[in-house]
Amino acid sequence: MPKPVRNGSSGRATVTDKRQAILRAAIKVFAGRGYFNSKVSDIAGEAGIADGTVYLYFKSKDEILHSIFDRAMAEFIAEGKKELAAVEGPMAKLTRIAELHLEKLGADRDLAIVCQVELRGSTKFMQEFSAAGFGEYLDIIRQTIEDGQIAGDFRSDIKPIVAAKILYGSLDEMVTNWVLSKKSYPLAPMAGEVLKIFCGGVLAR
Amino acid sequence: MPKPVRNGSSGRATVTDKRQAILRAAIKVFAGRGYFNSKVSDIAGEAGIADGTVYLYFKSKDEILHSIFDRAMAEFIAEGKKELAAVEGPMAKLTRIAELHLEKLGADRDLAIVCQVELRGSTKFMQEFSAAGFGEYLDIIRQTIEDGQIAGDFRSDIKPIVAAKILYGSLDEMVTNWVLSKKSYPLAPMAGEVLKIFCGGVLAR
DNA sequence: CAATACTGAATGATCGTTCATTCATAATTG
DNA sequence: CAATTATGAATGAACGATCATTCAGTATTG
Repeated sequence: MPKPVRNGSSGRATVTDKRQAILRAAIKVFAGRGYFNSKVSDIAGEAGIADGTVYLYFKSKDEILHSIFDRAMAEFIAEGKKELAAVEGPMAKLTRIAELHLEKLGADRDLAIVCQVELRGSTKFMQEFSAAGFGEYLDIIRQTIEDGQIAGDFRSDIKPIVAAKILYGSLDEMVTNWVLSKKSYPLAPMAGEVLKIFCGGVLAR
Repeated sequence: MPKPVRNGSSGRATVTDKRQAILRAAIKVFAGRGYFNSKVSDIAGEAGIADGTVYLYFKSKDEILHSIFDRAMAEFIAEGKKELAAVEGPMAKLTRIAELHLEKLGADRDLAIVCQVELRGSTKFMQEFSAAGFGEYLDIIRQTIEDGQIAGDFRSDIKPIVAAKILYGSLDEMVTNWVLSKKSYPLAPMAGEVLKIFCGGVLAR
């Protein structure tokens, strides 16, 4: 199967398919062994291709990890924005954000491992990551909380950015625990638990 | 400076001092370049000793990272337990935990980087970590919340373990943001912000 | 002058990356 | 529509650089 041109019947290019296949293989390998412990030949093996072929689709091992994140984050943000547009009210929006966050990562454990654990393996990566999609995500949460304050739904004596970090940090911790847990349980339902505390607090009335 | 025996006047052994020096150097190097990008010779250089000397005090590079974490976590838990024993009431205890968490990591940026970022660089590490000190820490928080429920201070319709994860996740996110931030600001004061939301929630009354 | 701490050059294993070669398929030709 | 030639994707052995680790020798100490 040479030629990376469009194939006979479908409109999809084979190049894209092969890139995807390599990416999928890399997610699996990185999730299992960690980025630095994974060999390019492991990825090639998992994808069922020769070592050198990897370099026909990616400039370096590093670029593979970047692509995994870029693709996942872009997809998540895009899907999230679309979903959110259909939701009315800050509280409902926040709920949907939490659900989407946990649904998305809960649906792909290997991707979740790469995002939660491997992506954080270096300060360098974290900072690039931070500057890129992550900041945008945190800002969507922050903005929603601010809107909620203006609408009078949320307390006005809290800083939206801090609240946003707390919600994000809480969800993030749920994912990390889920990823590292030996037990297998559905992640998405945790959204309700998180929101209950985030909204109402732990103090008795 | 050979002999790793106790030195003349002080009661402290020189072996321990040199181990400490290597550990301190390693924290700085790991924080700056990341574990996998750091060479053992970088650590030796930072500590002002020869490469081989490192292996007189540590079995491997891996063991150095483990030691950094073990020492930091053991110290933190021990100090925390002692401090907490002097505090009365679940709410006050929780407050002290949050303060200690941020004070400790806020006081040593390099250590914070290693703990927040580098330690998470592999699933393997995370799981060992998880099983060891981390679980104990989370359990202290969980227990405190449970006590608070029994005392009637906290709502009884929330799961203590979930609330514990949320508090931990929130604090953790504050540290991560602080570590990755270009701006330099004091970390400890964030404890109050976190607790305000954790206790009272974001919803307007 | 033992005994012990330290040194740092040498070793060897480990990959990321390259590139000369192969070969299935497409294009061209008569 | 065979026969011939061109194409470029795929291959995987080989290269070269990078370290973690070792150890034979040196310095220090008591």
